[in-house]
Amino acid sequence: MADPKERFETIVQKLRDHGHKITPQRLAIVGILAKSHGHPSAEDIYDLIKGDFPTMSLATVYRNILLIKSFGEVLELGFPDGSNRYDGNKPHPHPHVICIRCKKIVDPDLDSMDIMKKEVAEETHFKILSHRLDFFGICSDCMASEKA
Amino acid sequence: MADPKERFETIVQKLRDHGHKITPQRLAIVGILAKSHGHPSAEDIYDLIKGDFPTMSLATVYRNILLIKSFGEVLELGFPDGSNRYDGNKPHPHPHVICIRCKKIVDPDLDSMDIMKKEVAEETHFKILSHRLDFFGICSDCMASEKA
DNA sequence: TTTGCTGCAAATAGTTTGCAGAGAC
DNA sequence: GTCTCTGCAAACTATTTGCAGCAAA
Repeated sequence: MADPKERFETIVQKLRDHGHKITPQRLAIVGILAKSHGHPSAEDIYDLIKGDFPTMSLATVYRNILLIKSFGEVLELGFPDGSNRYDGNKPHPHPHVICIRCKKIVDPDLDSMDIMKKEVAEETHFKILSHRLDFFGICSDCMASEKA
Repeated sequence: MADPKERFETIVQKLRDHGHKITPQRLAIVGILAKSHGHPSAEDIYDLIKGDFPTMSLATVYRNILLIKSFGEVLELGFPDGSNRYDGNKPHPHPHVICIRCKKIVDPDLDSMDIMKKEVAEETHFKILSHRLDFFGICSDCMASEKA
């Protein structure tokens, strides 16, 4: 996991560079994305901020995520069931391991991706720009509580 | 690519086995899923069938996809932008290579998945049940027309 | 004849957008 | 003071659901 403070500064700097205003709501959203503890959803971010900014609206969360996405500083993980989760801590594509019971998302270390990417490019003649790799399963916690 | 006729029969047989009625609309949907040329969306399927069944409704397409999914005979590919594509020809998880320009979807041959799955299971202590691997890029056709 | 299926229309849920006022610079 | 951002509510889109009539077995 990257240093959240560093990520926070990076994203804020990008906002400035692109001429965007620095509002308290915006900073709060960036702060949460910079750590991205547990890969929050838009609603999660909204809930976390509502305490400090009672007037905060979900629309603002979405607008800011969209903005930060446009600089490539947040990774959007959309799932078939319609749920979206965000990772502003490691904004570049990386594998995820998702528990289908408790929805926990873990980042494994895998190094075979680059080899695979090259293999695919050669076989399909595509210019590969990005990728997405998710594993779905049951985490050890949920397996334990299942047996109980 | 699996033989579409065989896939068609397999799916129809599963429907019978589970006590579902065989309606013309259902057969038309199964027919398209069995080939899954170009990994159609629900709307694509609807459009393809509307010619033969002018009263066909999208709801019926969705209901049947849901039913066939419940036997594991169709693979649903949901994307963050909300689009869903289906593959009833190869219903088990397999990598996809997606052109971000023309939305073409290609199935590459890759054999390193099993090794990866094992690696992830060992590292995270998850029981891995399924996975999803997509590569995004630009196909050779689109690259050619881009240069023109 | 019985039951499940279809077609229609309305409901749903997550996300986006229009607009007027508020706030950053 | 200017111009973007926010908050609210309404709009939007893909999918799901309730219901009455229809059709497969």
